[in-house]
Amino acid sequence: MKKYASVIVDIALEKLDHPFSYRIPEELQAQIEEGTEVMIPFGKGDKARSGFVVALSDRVDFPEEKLKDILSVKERSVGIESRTMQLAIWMRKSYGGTLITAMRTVLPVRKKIREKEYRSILREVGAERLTQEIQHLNPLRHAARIRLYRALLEAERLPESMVKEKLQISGAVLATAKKDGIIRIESERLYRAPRAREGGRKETELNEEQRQAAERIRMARAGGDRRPVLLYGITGSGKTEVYMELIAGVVAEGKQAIVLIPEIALTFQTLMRFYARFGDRVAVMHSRLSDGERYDQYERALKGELDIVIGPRSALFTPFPSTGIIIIDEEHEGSYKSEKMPKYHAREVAEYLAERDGAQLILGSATPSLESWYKAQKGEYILQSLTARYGGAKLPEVHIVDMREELKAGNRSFFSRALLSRITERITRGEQSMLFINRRGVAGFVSCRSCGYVATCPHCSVSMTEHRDGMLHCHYCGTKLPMPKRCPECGSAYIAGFRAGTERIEEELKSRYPAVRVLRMDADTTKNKEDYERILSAFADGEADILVGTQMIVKGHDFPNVTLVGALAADMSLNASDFHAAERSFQLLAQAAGRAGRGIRPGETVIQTYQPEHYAVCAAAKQDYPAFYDQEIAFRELAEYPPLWSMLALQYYSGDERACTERAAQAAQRIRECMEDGALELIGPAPALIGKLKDVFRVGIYLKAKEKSILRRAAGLAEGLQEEKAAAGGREVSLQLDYDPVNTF
DNA sequence: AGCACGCCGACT
DNA sequence: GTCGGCGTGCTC
Repeated sequence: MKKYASVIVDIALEKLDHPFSYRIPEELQAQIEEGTEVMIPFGKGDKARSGFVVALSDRVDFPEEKLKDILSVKERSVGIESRTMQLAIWMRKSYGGTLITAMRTVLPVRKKIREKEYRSILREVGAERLTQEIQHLNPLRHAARIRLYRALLEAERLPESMVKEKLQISGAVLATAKKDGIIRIESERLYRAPRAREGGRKETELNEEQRQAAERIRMARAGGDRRPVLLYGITGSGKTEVYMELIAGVVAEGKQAIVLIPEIALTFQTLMRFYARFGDRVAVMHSRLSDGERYDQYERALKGELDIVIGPRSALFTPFPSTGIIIIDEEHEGSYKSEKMPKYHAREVAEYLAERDGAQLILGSATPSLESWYKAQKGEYILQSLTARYGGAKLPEVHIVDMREELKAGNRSFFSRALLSRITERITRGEQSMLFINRRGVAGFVSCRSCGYVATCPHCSVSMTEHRDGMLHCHYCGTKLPMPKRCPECGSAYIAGFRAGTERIEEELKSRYPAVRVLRMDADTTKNKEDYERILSAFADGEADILVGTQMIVKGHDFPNVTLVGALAADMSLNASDFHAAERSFQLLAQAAGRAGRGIRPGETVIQTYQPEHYAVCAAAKQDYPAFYDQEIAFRELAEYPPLWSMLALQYYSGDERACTERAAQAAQRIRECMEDGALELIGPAPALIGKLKDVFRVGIYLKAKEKSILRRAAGLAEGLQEEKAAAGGREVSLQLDYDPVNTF
């Protein structure tokens, strides 16, 4: 039984951010755990206040004699605070870490900022009365008050922030002025966030297939089927219309909707459609909002002034009074997984919230995640499909080009002859082309350019990467192999780390077509969000003939004049050293193929690859998700990867390499000792893909098990070890838990 | 947020 | 001196 508790006094008030320690009286010990709401004496007057226990411990770094006792345990309340607290407790249980970090994730806004910005000082008396007051006051004695009154003669209403900062007036002065009845302080809700003008309330036109899909989804809910719905709609089938139809229904019942989108900038058009239909009852959350703006939306949601929130994964935490539907658009996207602790997945949190609030959960995608399709197959999700392209547009014609043949024919450039001739064609016809190369998560996999052989780890079925030490490394298990001089399959000397950048592609295009206007979009040219919009709109306006970029050009945005899409090196993403490689490649290629021919003119897609027979490439060319799934799930089953197995990455970080490696090794040993044989599989410890980042060393352990609960127990062991070491003063190594990791560590 | 503490000019 | 306004910092 722990003797002390860390208590957060008022969770809405971030000023009281840091927890206070209290003694737990003997008689309350049985009732108190993390998350319990308690009454505590606080401040000089020992005023009783309510607070939440965020941690329990046996030691405190605070003079023991100054500690006070917890007064009592509050009975389970149902207010928004306790619901939020429950969510934080669930997050902490599911993803590890501390309750405080979980709370910061769930409660992202600081009330303090809002109050500063929003409260205004109002003059309660006439100008004459105020002039009198100023004359009565002694200029030496009441300098602050005179400053305030003078300012109030100029303007009847002043923002509190301005008064406090510019006029240097403290809360104490305001309190006296208020007591004397001279001013009034008003918390005016002047929302700064961009609000849409009242929309046209346009009804959406649904085609027959969309109408039926919406109807079935609605019927499922009406009939008491609480399962999430996977809305599988091929690219361009118009999932957004279905979402809007469902939302309209929910809103009509007086309930609210949360819509998650991967990246706000990518779906500007979609956003405008929401505004057009739902007007100012829609709020948009995005990363550019200030804390104050975010808080506004939070409060508007709380007060029932909003019906719909659209935003990235954090929009899930919008405190609606009664959420009726949660929609996750492009549910396969990696951005739904948090990269910070707690490393939660929006899909899982959404399932929890939908269950808690009795809301319907809709997952939409043209290329669903393996997890979701697997659940749909098992009947855990309802599957609803859209198979026709909206507006009768045709799917593009897809050509797969075998780059090994190009090499044989003496073509060593990035561009195949088939692609070049098509680019030339577009230029003469005045149509646009998009060329993309995927580089993310690909740090020089090694392949043979004659036969397409790729060096893979004999233990992990993932690509190995070429390191500076001239060896091939597997970052999952740490296996090292010598770099082959010749291809082990065909003996060719053309085996090397594969590298190509957008910049070099741009150069080569310019030398081949000197008169052609090329736009480049990658991490270098899009340092901020505005660049992103600028490049895309320039391209949409026809200011360039060819857009070259990384995978970021593939998502969102319809360009009616684009009739050619080229994937320059499909293999790049195919061979990322991560078991998601095939899935991500399929998604990328299928989305890319769906990009061309969105307008009246039919489109073409060229996929260049060294592995033309790879199932991800073939299935993407045909836009055949089920075919891809069948192959991929077999691989996952064989290699014991998610969704059939659960995975957990224990990621150790430290400035001290020795301490980092040592701690990881100790954790691995403890897990091996304490878990029964065969319950889980432990891989590593091994240095991360980028073993050292900004002088922080990173070592990972991968755990695989059939059941997530087994992994949670192992995580508990690792976290226990962390606590023991921290108590002994070893704080230099930190641990992060990543369940079903999607980002390469 | 609320409250105490210490600083500083002004007034008896 | 000491009174009272004012700013600052702490609350386990």
